[in-house]
Amino acid sequence: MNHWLMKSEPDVYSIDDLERDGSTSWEGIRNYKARNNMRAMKKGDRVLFYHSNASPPGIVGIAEVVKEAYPDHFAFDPKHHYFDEKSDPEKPRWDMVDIAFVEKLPRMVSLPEVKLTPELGAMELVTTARLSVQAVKKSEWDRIVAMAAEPDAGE
DNA sequence: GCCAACGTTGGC
DNA sequence: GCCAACGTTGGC
Repeated sequence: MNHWLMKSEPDVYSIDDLERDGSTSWEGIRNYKARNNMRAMKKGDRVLFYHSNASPPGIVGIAEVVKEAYPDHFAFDPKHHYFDEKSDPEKPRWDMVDIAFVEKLPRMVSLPEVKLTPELGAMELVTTARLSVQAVKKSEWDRIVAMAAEPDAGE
């Protein structure tokens, strides 16, 4: 099983929205690296749910891949926000996956806290700007989950 | 194929 | 709201 991290702006779609909905499709990814990561996802893979553009931003929950990559049909609809004329229904350029709610973490592991943790310094969350779907190492995953089970060291 | 212009992400 | 980072587009 592989591990991932997906960013979402809580004003647009939060972990609470996912909990309410149970599962959702992850459309609108328009970055090749992020798309390729989604294409590598397997059913059952686990996903850290990250709130971006929040104060503070951070990891708030866990989701699970329930449907592997399939064409992002929103790219075909000229009236849709996610329309991309370069994505041909015969040869789709963009894919999406479906994820399901697993749990909320006992507390948020904030980005500042991640940055202060040496073992997490190599995460793309820290090293790579503007990548909304990224791979997470098992050791990083375990560390983050363990941190969420304990009080914030910074408080 | 280079690179300037432009658009978006996302931290702060 | 600002702006750095950086991916994409398009002129040449």
